Amino acid sequence: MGRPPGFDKDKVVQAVERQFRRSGYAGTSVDDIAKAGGLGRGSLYAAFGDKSKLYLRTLEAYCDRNEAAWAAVLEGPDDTALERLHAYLVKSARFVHDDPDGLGCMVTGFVIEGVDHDPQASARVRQALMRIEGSLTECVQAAQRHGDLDAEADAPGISQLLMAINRGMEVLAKAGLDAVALERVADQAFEGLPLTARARPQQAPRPVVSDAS
Amino acid sequence: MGRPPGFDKDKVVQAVERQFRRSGYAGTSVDDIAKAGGLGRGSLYAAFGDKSKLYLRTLEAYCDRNEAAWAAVLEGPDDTALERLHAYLVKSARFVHDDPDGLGCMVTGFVIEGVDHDPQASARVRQALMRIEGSLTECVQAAQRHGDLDAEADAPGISQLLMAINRGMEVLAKAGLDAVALERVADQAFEGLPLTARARPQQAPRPVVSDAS
DNA sequence: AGAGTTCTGGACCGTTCTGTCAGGAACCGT
DNA sequence: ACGGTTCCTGACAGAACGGTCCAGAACTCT
Repeated sequence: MGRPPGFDKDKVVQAVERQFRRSGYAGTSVDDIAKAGGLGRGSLYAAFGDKSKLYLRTLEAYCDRNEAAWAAVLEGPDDTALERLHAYLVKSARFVHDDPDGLGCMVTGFVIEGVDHDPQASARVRQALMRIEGSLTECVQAAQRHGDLDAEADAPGISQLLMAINRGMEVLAKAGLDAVALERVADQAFEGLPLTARARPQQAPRPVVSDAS
Repeated sequence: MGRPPGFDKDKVVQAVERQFRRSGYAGTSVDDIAKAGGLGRGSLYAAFGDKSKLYLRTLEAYCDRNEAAWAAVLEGPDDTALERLHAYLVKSARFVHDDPDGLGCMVTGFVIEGVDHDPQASARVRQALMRIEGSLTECVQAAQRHGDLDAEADAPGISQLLMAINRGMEVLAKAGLDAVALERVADQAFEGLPLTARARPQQAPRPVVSDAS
């Protein structure tokens, strides 16, 4: 009973997320949020509470999706683990350019902007980073099991390096580095992995076929 | 003649730079700036003009110092070029932790926050990135000349990868990754370089002596 | 010392911000 | 149709914002 809401909460959260990713926390006003979400200030406060609460909510939704997306990229059988690591790098390179407007990763934005309003937000972001790192580590270990990566190599160290490369490519992309250079970076990073002789064809610089997704 | 200024412009710029690095552009108010610089709003506007003008000025000063600092790390004779690349990575890892308060790189902050107020600022940032990349490329080529890096390797690609790793380590550091993990990332990245057999001792995981700076 | 000049700090203005509120519109169940 | 409930819109208050201005302090030169 009563008048039903004229908006879909999840849709609003998603639209607001885009706004936050575009302008950051401090750079986004409540009016911007309301306009992006297509509702009035009153409805917004009634439905989501504070600006920081809404930010936390969008951040959590983003982290959920992001973790799942990377997990989907990285999960799979051992024999294609190395391909998946390559896909991870290629997708990292394309991440920004795939977005129509150049919104960045919300996690990176949170970290660099230094949004300290919420201890919960920091915890959520750390969790997201740890989970992605976990997916990476598993994938690296799978490639090691399959004999594509040196079994002696430091899997967590490689994962963290891959994390760093991902974040770094985003910065370079937002700074204007073009798409082909980014893909070259991705390939270069891939070649820097401790590939076994078995995984590294003699003369071909592209050791693994990349999916054209 | 007349009353001399009670502040040193350069000192103020430096202090304000720290403030911008801490809170970003949108997150820093003119009052914050005045307090950080130790002068009143009137003096501030008289000496520097707009908030965005002052930001541009601090950004330029920061870029100057940053370019010079990296150039100093990377310039030198061919026979120590590989060591210098290692130093670049190690210093990247320590960058954030060396700062007492966790201020980040102003260039990264500018790029991620998406400060679009000034076309000049964007140009300056791009120039800074290109110059650092140039220093890196020269150093890589020096290491190639000396036979420490594979002569067939793609020097610009490696440089851009090293740039990305640098930026990425900053993000991870600000997200809370501890110092030892960061140094492991740096070492991992170094081992990913296309080292020649001559540069890669058989069993030692640390191929080059790192200065303890 | 006094005149002229420059700098300083805080008051001030108009705008924008966050967060609240009330009156009216829209809807459901009966 | 109609009461009860929920939602929406626009207005509102208080604070913070960017930017300006001026009266007085501080200094140099004569």
